[in-house]
Amino acid sequence: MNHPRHIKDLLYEQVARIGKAASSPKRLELIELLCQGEKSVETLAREAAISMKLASAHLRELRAAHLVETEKQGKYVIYRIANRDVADFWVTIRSLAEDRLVELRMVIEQMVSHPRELAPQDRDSLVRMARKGDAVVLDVRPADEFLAAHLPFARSIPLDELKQRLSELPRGKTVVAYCRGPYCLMARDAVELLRKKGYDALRLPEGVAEWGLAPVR
Amino acid sequence: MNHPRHIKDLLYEQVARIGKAASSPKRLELIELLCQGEKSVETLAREAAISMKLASAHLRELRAAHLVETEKQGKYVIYRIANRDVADFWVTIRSLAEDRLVELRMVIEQMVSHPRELAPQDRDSLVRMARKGDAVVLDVRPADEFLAAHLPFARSIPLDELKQRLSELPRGKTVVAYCRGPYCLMARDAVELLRKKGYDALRLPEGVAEWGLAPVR
DNA sequence: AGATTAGTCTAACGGTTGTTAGATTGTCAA
DNA sequence: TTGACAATCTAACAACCGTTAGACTAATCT
Repeated sequence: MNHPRHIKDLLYEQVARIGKAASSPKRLELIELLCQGEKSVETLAREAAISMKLASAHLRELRAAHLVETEKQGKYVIYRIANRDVADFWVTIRSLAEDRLVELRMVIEQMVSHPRELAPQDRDSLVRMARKGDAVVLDVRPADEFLAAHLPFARSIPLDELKQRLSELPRGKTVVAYCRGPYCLMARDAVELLRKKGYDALRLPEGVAEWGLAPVR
Repeated sequence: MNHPRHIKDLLYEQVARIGKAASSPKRLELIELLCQGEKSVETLAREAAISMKLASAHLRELRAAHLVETEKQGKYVIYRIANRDVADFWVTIRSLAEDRLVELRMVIEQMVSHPRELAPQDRDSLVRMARKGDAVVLDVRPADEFLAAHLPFARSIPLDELKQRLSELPRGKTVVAYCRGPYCLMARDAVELLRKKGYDALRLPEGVAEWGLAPVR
């Protein structure tokens, strides 16, 4: 053996940089937000409910790990995910966590415990129904995120406009609402509202990241 | 909104537990070792070149994140990976790191810079050749790891026995040597030795974890 | 030009983590 | 019983990290 120990240490150290980037709850939340589309620091801070200073510091870390990229647009600095693989990584680590951590499953259950039911998981059949017009796939995220990427055949009505724009939705058809993913509560609220108004509404707990559609560049 | 912030914080906090577990180089190395097969603390400490106390402390963390499980066998405590998904996670985070971090790619190049060439990547054709006997797939890891899981049609000659057991390898056939994965140097050394002895030898930089064959239970 | 806004950099704090040493538990072997 | 060994627990230190506040830069608006 030559100096293998030293080299090995370097290798694992580098991989650990990715782990470190993923070891903070706020940074994970920022990654998930960026999977919806590029955003300014201000927007990210607001949507993650943290100060801009803290957001800036965390984004700095993420950039050091080359997981996100920046572009200056006038007064604003726009952050985006560096790569589609980053979105896949977020989905992977999250589902590993759900698989391994009982505590996490408990929180999820409690979150959806006032239960609107879940949509059927089966992607192909959902797309088929949407294509034929048998179901309406409804994207309740902010309009710019819909623009950046959305599920096939989805139409966009942001959650805060839903009440006013109910008439755009055909009665008698199943409405499948989705948002940023399983940890986002917008689709849940949308389903609640729709059901109150007499619609047949389901929540799809997946979003663009889970479907492998996260926007890059 | 009810108390969504509080709940969301809990969710990301849980996922971050997995990230934390993956944020230490030593812990990643331990995970990789455990992907080869179950091992005692002592063995893990020796192979990761750390003290038993430190190994124990890191394994404690991994167990707290439910990534590994333990079983007491007499004097020894045997650790194993909790789930095949853990091995997949290790492969995922490592390839994301290789994709994103230039520094990591540089270390890898320098590691293989005295270059024995790499094997053809293509798994199906490798298996086909091995089945027909056109190539010998050689597992140079310790015998117990071969026993726990190995590539299809592989035969086992641990690196430290290779010199004595050269006669077992047929001349004139290509020998494809593999070990624990791309960060392991045993296959590299084996190829070096074999070439000196006149064999046509290649290194396959993948191991059982990369092939989705990591042993569980 | 002056005021405003978005964002970063620096410094500082308290809490957490990696590492080591020392004492302790449990198991096997003489 | 005694000794040896595997492994964990506890305590302690230094290094690191998350968070906040204050000063600073750069672009925009009036």
